[in-house]
Amino acid sequence: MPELPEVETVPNRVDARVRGQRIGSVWLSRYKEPFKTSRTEMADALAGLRIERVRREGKHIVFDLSSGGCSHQITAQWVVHLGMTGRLLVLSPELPVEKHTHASLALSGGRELRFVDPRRFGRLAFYRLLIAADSFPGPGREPLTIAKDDFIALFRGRKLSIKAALLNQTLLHGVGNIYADESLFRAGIRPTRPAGRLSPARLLRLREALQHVLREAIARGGSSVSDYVDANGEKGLFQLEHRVYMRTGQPCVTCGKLIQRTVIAGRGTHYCLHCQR
DNA sequence: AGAAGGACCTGCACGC
DNA sequence: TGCGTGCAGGTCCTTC
Repeated sequence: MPELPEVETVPNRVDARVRGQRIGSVWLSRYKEPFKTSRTEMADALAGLRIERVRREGKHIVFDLSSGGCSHQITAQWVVHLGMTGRLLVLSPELPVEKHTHASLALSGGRELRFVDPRRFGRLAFYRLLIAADSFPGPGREPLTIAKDDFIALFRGRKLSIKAALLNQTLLHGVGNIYADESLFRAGIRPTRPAGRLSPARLLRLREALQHVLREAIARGGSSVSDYVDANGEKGLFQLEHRVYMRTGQPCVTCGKLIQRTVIAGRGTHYCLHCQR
């Protein structure tokens, strides 16, 4: 499912339904071992903590947790990465447990928070915070707020293609395959161009295009390709605005030439040979 | 050190 | 109908 705009909608809606609630019993499937802690350690540590806030950090969903005292001090974080097919659901415990459910947290409000991930590319992690500065920062810079100069500096001297650079989460976090292709089309940049060879002016156009596409997609509830739905089961609408992504062989909306497909960094890459130079 | 490519999974659409 | 192939919103690890 998820790139920044899809992930953005999830914590907003989950937050509204779980904020202030205490985590009760925790069940975890034999999913892959969580990052840096064991499965049983994570389950034990989560039980009893209060959810103070749920928010997005790159493509990660961060649950800020307190021990439940009056101070509301954040002492731990539960971090969920949805991978390709992960979903977070807040449901009545009576509802049947869906196939590929890997985590289920009982909440004091009476509902259950469930993590479902058929393809198992997602990831769970638990962090204990000794000082607030340890707070989970995400791997790279935030594309929606990065300053112009910082954006240009990210790509300086890099030989890899601009498409691969956009997908690299240690540079910018949150950009995935759809919005990399869509922003490169809107900026008129060929995805194969070496990132370090693009002029500052072209990089600034890319920054504008990327931010525009991401904001637009957030406003439309993300892109629903195949079966993506958010925590409320609602579909996004941004897929209607896709100009190149998954439009191989269809006419370019600008020039009418056929959209091409190639593979960059192992990912399907869609572009217009005529409009992107 | 940076970059490329395979590995990890299930499910679906397609063609034979 | 059924099977094989290729493709899918993402990282992560190994190799060069």
